[in-house]
Amino acid sequence: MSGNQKEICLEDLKLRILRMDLEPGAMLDEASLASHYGLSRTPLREILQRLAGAGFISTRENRGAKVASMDVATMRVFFQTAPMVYANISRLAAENHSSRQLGDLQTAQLEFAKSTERGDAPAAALANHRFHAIIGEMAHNPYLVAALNRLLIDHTRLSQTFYRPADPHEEQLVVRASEQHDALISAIEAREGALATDLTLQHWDLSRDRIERFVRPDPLPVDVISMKEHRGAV
Amino acid sequence: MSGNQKEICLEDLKLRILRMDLEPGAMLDEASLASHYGLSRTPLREILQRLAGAGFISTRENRGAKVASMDVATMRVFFQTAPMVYANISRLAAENHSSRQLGDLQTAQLEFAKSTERGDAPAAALANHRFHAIIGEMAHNPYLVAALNRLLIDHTRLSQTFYRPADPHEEQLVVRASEQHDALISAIEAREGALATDLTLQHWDLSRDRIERFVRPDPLPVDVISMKEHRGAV
DNA sequence: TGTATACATTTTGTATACAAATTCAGACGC
DNA sequence: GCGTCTGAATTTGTATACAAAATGTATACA
Repeated sequence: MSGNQKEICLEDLKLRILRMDLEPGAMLDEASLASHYGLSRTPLREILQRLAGAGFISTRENRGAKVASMDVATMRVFFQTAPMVYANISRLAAENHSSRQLGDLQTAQLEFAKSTERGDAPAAALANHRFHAIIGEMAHNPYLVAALNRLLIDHTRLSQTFYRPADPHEEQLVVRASEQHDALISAIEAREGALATDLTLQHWDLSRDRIERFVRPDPLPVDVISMKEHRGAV
Repeated sequence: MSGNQKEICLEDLKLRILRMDLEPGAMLDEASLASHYGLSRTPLREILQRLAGAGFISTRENRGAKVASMDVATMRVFFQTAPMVYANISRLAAENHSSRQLGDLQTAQLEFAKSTERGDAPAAALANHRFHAIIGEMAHNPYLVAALNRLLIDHTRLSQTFYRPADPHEEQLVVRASEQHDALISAIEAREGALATDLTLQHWDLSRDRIERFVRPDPLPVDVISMKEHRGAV
């Protein structure tokens, strides 16, 4: 029972970081985390080292651990890097996957679809994360997967930062994303690397557009502004 | 003094793995490592977690740690992935580096040149590793650097596996590699991303050819083979 | 009011002791 | 001979106590 308590703690911390229940840059207190998960500080500190190695947190000597931050510079690099890595991973997944992994992928996509249908955005974000992480596993490329998993951490967090449940347009985009997932599964299953690459780039464009629309929304109507200006001048 | 003993241990273990002083797949004994570095097992185990996170070793629950293995499947993936990552890292380094880092790069290259001149292959391999790791830092891209550093671990180990100091052709190749390093430094300094990409791919071709020549050596003279066949048939 | 310094508190890092798991070796039956 | 069962020996994992470092706070002084 307590044998996998460490694993539970590790996975739960990953989840809390991805959900931004633990915010980017937040300090982590060893003592409280240890007691929360029913561990002593020794195994908890080992977990922190592993989380740091996977890019979830950063640690500084004598200065404690904090959740990986997400500043503007990081975002810029993220947008620059993601499409290349995603596309290559998908191509490799199509070429190298084993059929057993395909079932896991379909399960993850089912979970994504269900989460979106019931409007559970955090669950959808996590299912989406899992979907793309599985594609990473299917690529059988430990080098690129290291890059992918770090990208996915920030992607999942970004998606949730820039999510507006009220926006009706948003729902449309999610439906399209789900359709793209299905198409990508088919391409991987058929081992069509080129198609998988293409679909992944389309999927990326959709995701990027959604975030871009948030950062740069439709400008306010000009005449309203001029009216206000006019009144101010009186 | 004992404050950075942990750091010393971490760096030394990395070096020993890169030099294959600790062979791929070798089991690591916590107790002996701890006593060797004058640490207790607690901090040593934290170091092992960090090494695992960086891809130097792999750990299994209750089963100890072992140096990352290098099987044929891994090598295939390595050759498939390296050029893309290297090329992109070099381009980003040219675009994003700070001038302070350029000095470190030149220092590393000087160390590489000196090591090759005195025929110190292990030192040259490590200096070469450091040279390319610094280019990784200059790229300011934490995602791709994660992939790069894993590639470099295997690249450095592969290079030493497939090294024949006796071969006179080998020396020529090393001289060319050193020249390519110099050219790459200039391209990065001039912030010429396209040129840096190009030079890096040439550098990669050289490295790959050297290893390939080892794996698939010049075929034996045809007549010798046929003679042997003939004799066997008698 | 602002700064510096000494001291108390909190947090991080390490060593040691002990618990749990795995491995090894010899005995036993087939 | 070959597999496998059992218990010792080894190795890994965890908790606790203590040491070291950083942080916070109050006081003295300019």
